[in-house]
This record gives sequence, structure tokens and C-alpha cells, in this order.
Amino acid sequence: MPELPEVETIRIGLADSVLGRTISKVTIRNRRIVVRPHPGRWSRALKAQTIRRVTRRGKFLLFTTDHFRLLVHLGMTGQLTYRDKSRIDDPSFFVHPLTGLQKARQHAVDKHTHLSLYFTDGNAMHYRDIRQFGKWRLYAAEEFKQAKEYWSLGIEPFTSQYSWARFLAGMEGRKTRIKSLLLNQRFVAGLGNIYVDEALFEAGLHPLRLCESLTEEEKRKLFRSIPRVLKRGLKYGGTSFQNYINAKGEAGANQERLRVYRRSGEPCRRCSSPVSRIIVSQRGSHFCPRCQR
DNA sequence: AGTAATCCCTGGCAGC
DNA sequence: TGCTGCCAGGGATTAC
Repeated sequence: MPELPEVETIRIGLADSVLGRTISKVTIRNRRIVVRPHPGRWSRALKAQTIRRVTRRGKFLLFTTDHFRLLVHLGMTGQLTYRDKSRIDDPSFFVHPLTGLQKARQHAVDKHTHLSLYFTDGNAMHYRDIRQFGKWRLYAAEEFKQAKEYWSLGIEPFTSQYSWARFLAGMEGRKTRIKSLLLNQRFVAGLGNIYVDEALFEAGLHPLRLCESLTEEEKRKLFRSIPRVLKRGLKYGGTSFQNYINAKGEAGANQERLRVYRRSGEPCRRCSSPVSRIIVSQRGSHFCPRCQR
């Protein structure tokens, strides 16, 4: 569920805390989420490495250290939070069953905390992921060019890459449905189910429309609506339904502002018709049957 | 080659 | 109260 606005919100919050911190130890409790290299190699590689940059590309977070690149995908339920050692554990504290947060809004290590980075100052960054769809990859700096999951991503919203010409070129000749294309990270990076449904609503497009059926004007509307819905998501700190929290343990507020996502049966905010829900590309898809043709 | 279905995983929830 | 079965979905993999 973390999509571009949620990942960016996490990135901003983490950058405050982890930039310039030096890693002392890496603890991997669940090997499933570690793609490469072998889990036993992580601590030795990252020990004494200082985090120099925290960047984002699509839904990926990238931590750059002196000699390594740490590429993180949060999957569906990944949570990445900073933990300040001065906020000590208290077993009497209430721990939220879903977010795993204590009263201090920080993560205690629990059965869903699959990986932790510990810093030399005693603070830590914890990765918690209930459904374990997240993936962690560690590359030596000179190997990072092999990271095809990163380099094959499509155009990045909010950058000069996101141009009308590239948008049109990416859509050219595609035989698929517009919703499927928007979910494809090789076209536009960072969109997921929530913001795809929202962008299609803003553009007035039915999710089942075939790409080749879109007029120039419809493509233009879609091109403009994508950054608009992402920007709104970012402005309100992301969309929290169940698991999403930022690096400081706070939920987002964008779920209050969604036009169609998870609003099936409720009135369309534009025309009051009930919002419909169908399955497209194995994903629940929400749209207004009157506003989206 | 390009698209579509399958699978991974846990917790919430409806139904009984 | 507790069990069962279904649902949510990003993206790699497999199938067509």
C-alpha cells in the first residue's frame, strides 16, 4: 500500500534522523525479505558505514553509504521507523496490535520486525512488515548498475523525466487496459492501486478503457491528473488504511480526501451516483460509472 | 513479445 | 466463543 506519496513521506521523516548516522550492526530476523546478498554478509558489509543520502525512486527507498547502496521496497505493509534510544521500552505500555507501535509512537521489536539497523549512537531503524511482501537488496556501489528492478523503472513524477513526450511514448502501441498500464512501474514509477483509481477519476476515464482508445485530450487529462493526486497525497502525509505510518509513527490523512478509492456504494463527490467496484488486473478498482466513461 | 493469471503472506471480518 | 474461508494487494514468476 505504500505508494509514492507514502514512501516520500517516510523518506523525508527518516532523512531527518538517519543521515550521517554510522551503522554498528544489522539484525536480520526473517530471511524471506532479504533478496541479496546472503543474510550473513550484511552486518560485515555495513558495519562502520555512514548513511550519506536517503533518496526515493518510484516506490523504492535508496540508502547510500560510503561504499554501498541499500535498496528497500516496502511491499504492501512495510513500515520503516526510527527509534530513539532515549525512549525506553516499558512492558506496561500498550502496543498497538496492527501498527506495533508503543505509546511513544515507536516500534518495539516484535514478530513482524524482520530487520533492524543499529547505529553507533545507540539509536536504530526498524523494519516491520506484516505480510512480508517487502524486499531488501544490498549492492556494493560498483554493482548497483546491475539493479534492474531499479533501472527499469519508468518516468518519475515531479521530475523533468515526467514529460508529455515521454508519457505519450510510453503509452504508444500498448494493447492493455489503462488501469493495468498505470500499475506497471515501467511506465510511470510510483503509482499503486489507490492513486491509479484516483487519477482515473480525476481524468474521467473508466479503468477498463483500452490505451489505444484514448483521445489526445483524454491522455492529456490523465497526464495532468497523475501528479495532482500524488501531490495531494503527499500534502496530507499519505493515505493510511491499516498499516501505513511514517518514519515517526504517525498515520496519514489523505484517506479522508480520496474521491473513489474504497468508497464503493458511497456517493460520487462530483455527481452523487454511487461509486462502483470491479476487478481489473486482479485489483479492486473503484470508479464513478457516470463520471468515468 | 506482450499480456494475463498465479502466488507469496497475515490479519480482519463475515458467517455459522 | 471459536472456527472456517475469503479478501486485501506489489510485483516476481509462470502460463498463454
